[in-house]
Order: sequence, then C-alpha cells, then structure tokens
Amino acid sequence: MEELNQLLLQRRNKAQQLAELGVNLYANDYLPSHRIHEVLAEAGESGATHLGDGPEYAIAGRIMSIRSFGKAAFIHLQDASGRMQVYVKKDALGEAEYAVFKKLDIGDIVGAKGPLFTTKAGELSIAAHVVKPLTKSLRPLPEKFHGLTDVETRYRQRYLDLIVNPEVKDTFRKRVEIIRLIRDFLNNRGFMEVETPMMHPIAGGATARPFRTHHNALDMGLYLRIAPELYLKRLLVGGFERVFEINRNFRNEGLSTRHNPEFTMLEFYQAYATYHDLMDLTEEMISWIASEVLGTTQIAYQGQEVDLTPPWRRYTMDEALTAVAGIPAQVLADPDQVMAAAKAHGIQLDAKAGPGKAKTELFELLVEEKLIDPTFVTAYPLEVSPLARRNAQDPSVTDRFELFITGREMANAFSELNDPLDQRQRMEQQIANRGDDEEISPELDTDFLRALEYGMPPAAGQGIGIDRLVMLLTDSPSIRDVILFPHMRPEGQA
RNA sequence: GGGUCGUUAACUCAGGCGGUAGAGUAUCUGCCUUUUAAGCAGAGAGUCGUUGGUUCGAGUCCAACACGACCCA
Repeated sequence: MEELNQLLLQRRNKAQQLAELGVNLYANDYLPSHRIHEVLAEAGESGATHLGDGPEYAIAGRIMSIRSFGKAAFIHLQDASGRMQVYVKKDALGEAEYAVFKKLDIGDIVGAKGPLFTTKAGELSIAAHVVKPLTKSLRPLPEKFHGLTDVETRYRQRYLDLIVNPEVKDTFRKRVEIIRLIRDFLNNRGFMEVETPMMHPIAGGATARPFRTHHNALDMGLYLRIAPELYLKRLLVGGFERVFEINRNFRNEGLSTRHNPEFTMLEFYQAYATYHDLMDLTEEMISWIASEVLGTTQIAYQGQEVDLTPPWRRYTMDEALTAVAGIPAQVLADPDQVMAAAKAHGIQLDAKAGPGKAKTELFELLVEEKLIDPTFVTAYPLEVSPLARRNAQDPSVTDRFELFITGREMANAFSELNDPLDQRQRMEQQIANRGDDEEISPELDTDFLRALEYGMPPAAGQGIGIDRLVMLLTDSPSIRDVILFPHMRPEGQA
C-alpha cells in the first residue's frame, strides 16, 4: 500500500464525509442536456444577460477552478467540447446541497443545471440551482497557471496532460482528422482498406530489426511486422487492384524524437500505375489534407516556413546532389569518384557496399536536411532498392521516389518490381549482403516469390509515415507529441 | 553506444564559499453572494531521484546507478 501524503489523505477524508452525508461519490444517474460548446453556441444567439431568464441547461464536466466567496462561488467546468463558468449560490442550492458543494474539489466531475446569465465581466455562465457530484477525484490536479510541463510526466500520465493542456487534445483531434481524411481520399479513388497480418513468420518488406514473439500452440517463432508490403502485394496478385492499410509497424531500434518502436504507417498499392502517378497523388493528398485541417497550404513547422502548395519540386538523386550539395555531375557519373567522395566526407562503408550505397549515404548526409519545402527525390540506386522496378533507360537506378519535407523523409514509393526471377535474385543478394547483423532480413520469403510467379500486375506502391505527417501538420517537435502513449522505460519504484 | 544538461512540497521553480529547506499556485482554517491568475489573515505540507563515498557536518563536493531532455553515431 502506497503511503498517502497530506493532500491525498485530505481528499479521502472528504470523500468519506460526503459518503456519510449520503452522497453517491460515483453516481451515474445524471444526463446532461448539452455539451458545453453547444451551450456557448446557442447563447451566442439568445444573448442572455439576466439571471434567471430563459431555458435551463444541464451540463457535466470536471471542475477546473473554484473561486469561493463563502456563500457563493464561481467554478469552471470542462467537458470534451470546452469550458464554461458556473455560478453556485447558497440561496439557489439550499443549505444541504450547498454544504455538499463546499466539500467538492478541483478535479471532481459534476453535473450543473440552471439558466444562463452574463456576469459583470461579460462571461456567459450558468446560474446553477443543482450541482450534482458525479465522480470524486482523489488526486490534486497540476497548478492552474503553469500547468503540467514536465515532459516525462506528460507522456507517462497522458490522461493528466489531456486534462490540463488543451493544445494536447487539439493535436490528437487533428491526428484523428488527418487519418480520417486519408481514408476519405483513398476510398474516393477506389482504394480498398484491408488488414494484413501483424505477426509474420518472416520479417520482410523493409530493412529493420524486428521484435520477436512466440506462438505457444504452434511452438513457432513469429515477428511483429516491420512492414505490410509483401502481404499487400500478394493482394495485387489476388486481383485487388487498389488496396491500402493504415496500421502499426514495429521496429526494434533506438528511440528518438523521430522514432517510436511502434509507429503508424499508411501503405497503398495501385495496379497499372507508376511512381509518377503516385507523385501526383501524394501532392494532391497532402496539400488537400493541410487545407482541410489547417485551412492553408502555407504552414510553419518549428519556426520554418513550409509551402505545401503543388506542384512540388522533383529531383533525381544526382540532380539533388549537384543542386544542393554541389557535387559535379561528372563525379556522380563515375563509380570510383563517388566512392572517393564518400570517403572524403568521412562515410564508412561496409566492404560489400558499392557506389549506389555510397551515393545514398552522401545524399543522406549532405542533402536530406536541406530539403525543407516538399521535394520528391527519384532515381534511387538499385543497390538500396531491393523491391523497386529498374528504370528502363538506366538499369542502375530504380523507378522510386522518396518525399522529403522539413528535411525529413515523409514517404517512400516505387513502381513495384513484378519480375519474380529478378525479385528472387535481389532478395538473395540482399541476404548475402546483410553483413554481420543476423537480426535483419534473415530469410527468403518463398511464398511471396511464388505469388509473384503467378503474376502481379504492374503497379506502384507507397508508404507514408503517419506520425511524421501529423508532426508536420501539428507543428510538433517530437514523435512523442503525436503518439498518445509513447514508449517509455519503466518508472523506477519511487 | 558517446557527450551535455536535468531530477528539491501535489504542480511550477529558487536554493552564493558545505552549516540542518524556501516562494508562488494548490491544500487546510477563518472572513467574504458577480469572481475570473478573485481578495484578506493564519496554518500544515519534503527520504532534496537511488546507493555509496569524502567531511565534525552534504540539497550543495565525488562515484556508480535509475529516469528524462537535447546533441552526436
């Protein structure tokens, strides 16, 4: 049993006193007639000013402040829709009910009923003749002025964060709205939302360290999925021509302001389309979402101006390296000079790495963070794109793009490789090249290759990291600000 | 994994050269029937992240550890 400090004891004592007065501390027989924002909206029309006039409103919410005058008090109630003031008068409640009211605390949830009026200071309020306790709170809320700012407590006790920091609620409402808009957008274009396995016998579709789990009845190892890609492509083989999935991926890697071990990914696949089609679609989708959620495509992220208005800049990787990092085209055309340039920039390459890998590393080091306005980067080297279709003109690169906004990767897409023999060869190559890290892509997904052998229509597919998109559109500096319950190390026994 | 910074009352924060812990809010008591960071008077509230060490004496100095933030890989 946890030792109780003074404040917790006081609240428990009050709860006991209320119970002795016959108050049900956790009543569930009160029905509000209005949500607070509805009251405020309706009153805007009626313009109530006199105490006691007009219709009655019954609201319910958490007490966020109490200013007491002995025989009267002003309190603020907060519900999911907003916050409004309630005037509680001894005359109006009666002796017994007012005595109960005096034992209520900030943080308690109550119902309040009465007509509207406007105070001297001009604040619309309810003149309550009923204040009904609905839930007793046994812990004090953080301070009203500074609120809760300690990030560790905010993430660990998100419920508290949500109670006292209104902008947090706003962020998560926007997150839900963004995901709803993505669904609308794709549904309207004939995409079908599907659910594919979260537990995979082989962790494929991306290069990442997976989480392992175990199925007892089957006595077999399973991985939490690192990507749904290989299953969604099986659906293309099966004849669903436009599919998408919005769900969690799991990667057993470090934590940072941009990485949570579980994160939400949108992947979608469209048959008879190319990566060019997906660039158009992506521009349209993200700029539309920004307009819907923020009312503009000119946004600010952490003080940086970002213009999401289409069309967006499109570079090949070589063009970006030349335009942004100033590496001459002749250097990029010569594998030996590319390797030398990587070395000159201090990039350490695995013995098996070739110029494609070197070029990609140079790009990540010198270019990525400078791409603030949305930029599609295309023509990724074959070497780093094991699932993408080769470019018809230049087979050393793939028909792939990544989208960067505010220097961060927001999307990854390509025209899909559907030649089963090429795919098998590249997967085998990838396994051979994986280096010492046996956790990454350890096995060949033979069923996926078998599916391709039946024939997958030409298609393009894309992944968009939802958390990063939400960060961008809510101006959130950390992925933890857009995940309700971000991963934390266990609390110490305090 | 490495570096820097942080952890003091429920919350937000002060604590000079090592001498036994402070404010505001919140809480409690009293007064107060239009306040809104309400007001006035008084009071209580702390294992100073944890464990060791140095010292007559540690919130303060040293070490390790835990958790967090930022930067780097």
